[in-house]
Amino acid sequence: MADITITLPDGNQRVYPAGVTCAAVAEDISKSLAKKAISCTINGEHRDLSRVIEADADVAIHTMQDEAQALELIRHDCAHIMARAVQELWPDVKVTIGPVIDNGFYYDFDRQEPFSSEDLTEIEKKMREIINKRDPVTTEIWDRDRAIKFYEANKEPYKVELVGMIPEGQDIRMYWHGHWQDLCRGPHLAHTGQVPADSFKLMSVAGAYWRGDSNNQMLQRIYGVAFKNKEDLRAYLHMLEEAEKRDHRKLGKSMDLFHLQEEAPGMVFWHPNGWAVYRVLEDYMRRRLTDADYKEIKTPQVVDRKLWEASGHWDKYRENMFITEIDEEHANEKRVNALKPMNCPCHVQIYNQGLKSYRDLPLRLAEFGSCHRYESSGSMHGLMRVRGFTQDDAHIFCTEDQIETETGRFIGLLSRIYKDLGFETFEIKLSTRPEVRVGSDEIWDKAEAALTRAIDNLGLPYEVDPGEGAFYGPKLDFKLTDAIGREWQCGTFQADFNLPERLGAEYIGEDGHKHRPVMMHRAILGSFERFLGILIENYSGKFPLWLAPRQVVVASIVSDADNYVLEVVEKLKSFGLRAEADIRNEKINYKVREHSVGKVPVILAIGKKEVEDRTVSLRRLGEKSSDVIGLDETVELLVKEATPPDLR
RNA sequence: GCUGCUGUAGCUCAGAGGCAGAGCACUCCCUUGGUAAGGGAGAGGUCGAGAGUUCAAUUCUCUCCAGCAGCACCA
Repeated sequence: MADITITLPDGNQRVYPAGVTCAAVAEDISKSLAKKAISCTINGEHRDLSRVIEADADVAIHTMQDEAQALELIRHDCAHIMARAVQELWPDVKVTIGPVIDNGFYYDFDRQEPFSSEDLTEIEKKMREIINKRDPVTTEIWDRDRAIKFYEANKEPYKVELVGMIPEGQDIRMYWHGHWQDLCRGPHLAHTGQVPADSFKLMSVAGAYWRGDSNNQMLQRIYGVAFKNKEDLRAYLHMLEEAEKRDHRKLGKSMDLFHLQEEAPGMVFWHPNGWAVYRVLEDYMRRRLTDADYKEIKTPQVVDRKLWEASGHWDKYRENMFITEIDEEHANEKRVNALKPMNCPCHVQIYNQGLKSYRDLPLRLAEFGSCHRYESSGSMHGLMRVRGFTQDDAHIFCTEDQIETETGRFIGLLSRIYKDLGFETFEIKLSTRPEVRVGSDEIWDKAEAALTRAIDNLGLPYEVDPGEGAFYGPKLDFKLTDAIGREWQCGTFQADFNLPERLGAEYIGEDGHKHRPVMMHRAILGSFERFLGILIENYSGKFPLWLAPRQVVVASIVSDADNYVLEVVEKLKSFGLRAEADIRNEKINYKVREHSVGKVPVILAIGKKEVEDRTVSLRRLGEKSSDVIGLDETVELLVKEATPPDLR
């Protein structure tokens, strides 16, 4: 048999007969490595130790020290061990698939009765038994017919389907965890005992469609998390608790920002505190847009179906629209209206008033556009996905030649705004022409190139998502990263060659002839509701002073200070600060606690001394100490800090 | 929309086929207290909505509504 050369990560080369296994290579390198080895990487592919190497290759042997590989194996084996546990407990359950996901794994089962939380405890117990058996994990490659017959005999219809889906020429790899068998591409640990028995936890059961298709059978998915050791698991569970604390739905309640109720699902009732933040954000956005030469407009909420038919929404978007029928007394037929789900058709109506010249372009029409969409019941989530919302929407009517400049200007505006709102970094995704589209290839070439050049000119990195553009034009999506590393797609910048055509928008060019403008749909926050949800979670409710709903509470320590407290509050208010007095008959400890829980950024405590010296004792949220400073100095300090970033 | 779970005081939650419970919040009284809960008393409920079983249902069953987790959806 021919010899092959194996190159190790340190550059060392070793020669072995072709067909050598990775385990043998590890054994050859050192006994201790062989003992610790869990898997290997062959030419960049993560594989089992039992994998044979047939030709020259780059090989790395992994141990539990290799975080990424170790976690992948632990989680993947956990999924299999869970499936085995389930089938040992309930042999008639059918197995399907069970991949590794962030922090853990899941496995989808077909079972008549739902899994209960007691069942999960049972399964966990059984999993630990399996781990303690230290059953070897083995693998074989089978041919298709044999695998199909095997699964038919075992009454595993989903596995039969999966085998059928494996492309011709690809190995059909069968795994055994002890006596239990599964179809899998691997890799796996060498035996079940390598999975740490104390570092995994089954988290929840939920429905999931077979192969992700809502036309298919619904299966039961059990989610689990798994780590290298107990400490990591504990840290993860702790992190979950912390994330729960910043949930905007919880903070919305405790900070008295907004509520939702049964009679208006998906529609927000903004309370005074929440609306204060909303307005600060809206005012800020309005100033930024004005600075950037946008013209603000306002268009109707309820619009006749004729316009939606013309725009194409009646055809493609009707399921998501709130539709109203009005019986007019003498009308021949019912008048059918829809609440606008988008602002664009209305904006074109404003554009279409009066003949436009190329000299009017680019025309940037902005609206804080209140929209309604009938979102499916299961998709709503606090402020993040609602049925009634307001977009920071705008449409830029321009020529094809202006797309590049407008893109650059837009990204400049967007990054300025994200930065002001506390988000330093964002990612850009460029989605290019899909199969089905409108507009000539020439226009698409031009538009895609213009978007690309604009990002390049700014020196920003971006990702291309080929074929993911809208049917009406290419687009840029902007994703920001919050304080705990989650990504949110907020901004969007989309070229549209379709709507101007459908709704008959035109302008007179330099040549004296009529032309079609391009319409750029764009948003920076997305919707105010969702963005406020993101802001609440990003800051954990601890807003910077300019955004905080309640900025300052002035609290008396003794009732003799009440008059001075009221005076201080009036003074702060006269400078535009959102200040309140707390002269309740309570101890200062009580007041400090209550306002800290309410996330008020600044508490000014006032006792006898402060009254005499005309000072305040300033305490910031989360800090233990306080500073005694003069009243005028305090006002100056707070006013400066509460000034929105664009006015500083 | 689908699967599962949940719905009890303003909030967080306990409870049980037979008079509805706690803590916090609220009101009143005492207390004037120096930076995360001072003490006492009181008030507060159609147990999500409707139907059924039962001598009796907030509790059991069914339907609906809403919320939560996930899936699907997000031209």
